[in-house]
Amino acid sequence: MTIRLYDTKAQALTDFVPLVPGKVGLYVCGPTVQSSPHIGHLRSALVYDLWRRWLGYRGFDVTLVRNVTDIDDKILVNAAGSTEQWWALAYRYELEFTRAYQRLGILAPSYEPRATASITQMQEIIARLIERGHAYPADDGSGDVYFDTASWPAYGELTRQRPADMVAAADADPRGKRAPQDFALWKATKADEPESASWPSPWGAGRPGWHIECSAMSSRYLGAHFDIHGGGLDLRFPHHENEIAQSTAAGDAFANYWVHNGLVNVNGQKMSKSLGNSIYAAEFLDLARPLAIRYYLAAAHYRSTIDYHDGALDEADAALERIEGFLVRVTRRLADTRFAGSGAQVVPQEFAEAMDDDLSIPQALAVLHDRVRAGNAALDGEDLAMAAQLRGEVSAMAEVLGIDPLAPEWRQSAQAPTDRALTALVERLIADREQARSDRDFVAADRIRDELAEAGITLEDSPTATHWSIEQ
RNA sequence: GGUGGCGUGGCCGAGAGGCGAGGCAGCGGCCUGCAAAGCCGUCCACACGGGUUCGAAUCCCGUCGCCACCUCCA
Repeated sequence: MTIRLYDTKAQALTDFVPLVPGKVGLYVCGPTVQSSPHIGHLRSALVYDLWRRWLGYRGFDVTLVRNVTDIDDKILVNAAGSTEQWWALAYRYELEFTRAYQRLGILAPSYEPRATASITQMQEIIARLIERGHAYPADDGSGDVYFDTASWPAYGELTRQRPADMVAAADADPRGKRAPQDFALWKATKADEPESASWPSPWGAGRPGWHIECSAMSSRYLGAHFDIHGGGLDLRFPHHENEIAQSTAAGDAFANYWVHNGLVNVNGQKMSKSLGNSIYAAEFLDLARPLAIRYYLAAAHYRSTIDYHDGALDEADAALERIEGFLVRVTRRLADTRFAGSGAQVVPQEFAEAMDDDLSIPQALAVLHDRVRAGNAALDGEDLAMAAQLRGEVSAMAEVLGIDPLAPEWRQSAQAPTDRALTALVERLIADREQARSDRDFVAADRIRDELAEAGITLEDSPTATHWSIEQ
């Protein structure tokens, strides 16, 4: 078994070889908590959740670190006009992210470090860079410290760009930079900035530039040389390019593989604040049941762009209902038989091969749906041994993708008093309908079914019983 | 100007030289009192023009269209 992944730096599918056999260190760029999470943030976190689950299924001991950047220009700007402290604002948004991740069934990372807790480690890297001649305190005496791109010939290696070919940013403020491509490692505190956002340093009081926090936190928690670095495609440049430059120039081997997830567009357009088409996690998660949303976001290959449009979630929900329908049906049929137990929970070989091949979830889902169809056919043919085996396979596949509708995290509680009351009433109506049917009074029987349908409750007759479910 | 990606059936979405991915929707059949669910069948697609090849959605050349990044981005 070899897991292959698409390494952005090599621009090729590569065999994954861990630095330490059996272990994987995975660092993912988490959000800058400056505003509410949107669909793109959800997808990104989900992609690495899926990588992590699959690597774990394959027996690796995975350490997943996903940072929270809780100090940044935008956080200070967004808090500046209000009575809310910047750190309270950052924390408020961080909680929104956590809530959204939880609703989507994204497992908590091994650790979620905050940038503000690693200022010392950042300064240590900056000091090393200055010492090695790859960074300089600004020539204008401002107290800023910049990375010296001209001193690092490899600069641009990740995105294959040469600094000379780059278009200089129109609004770039050159300040004390020696070259427009140089980027800030440390930003001196300005007069109008809160003291709570200022840390002492050898170069004067200030705060970290964007990029350095990821270099510091990845090496702090995963080591100077670790396996995989992930993040959104939009982070390749400048963020990841700068990370790789500052870490390697400081002498760290840094990430062995770079993985980037595709972005989410809305009706063919990039989400942006100026277009006003951003879909925020909180509203998105109310458009369908979160499990269907997880299925939707996971179903496309992780590197492809997802173009969200109205109706997409209905299709995802329908696909999911096939899986769910089979699992419910097979569990019901096998109850009180010698196959009642969960049995072997092993994914089929083809599924594993698809997942090993750069997490090819679309192909893996094809295998899953094939097994669902075969499982239903086995039930139709009363081949219970086969049905039991297929249930094990389907539930193992669904489990590793985090989309098993019967798993505790998705299962709706039937414990609430309203649920108990509903169950009693529906079962009473089903009994009435059974009586009508056995009296061959189909008008009365159908009226009961229609009334229940009106209330969003679907009935399914089987030879032995009538089952009901609430339309999602 | 530089870097990278994309164009597949009514829709979503894989594949990457030959044996029709899968899902959704539709249609026909089986099952059912009728349904629902399920099963079986059906719907034989790869932007366009050339080329290579016994064979091209896949490789090559060209054309058209779309998108992303080039210091705010997941």
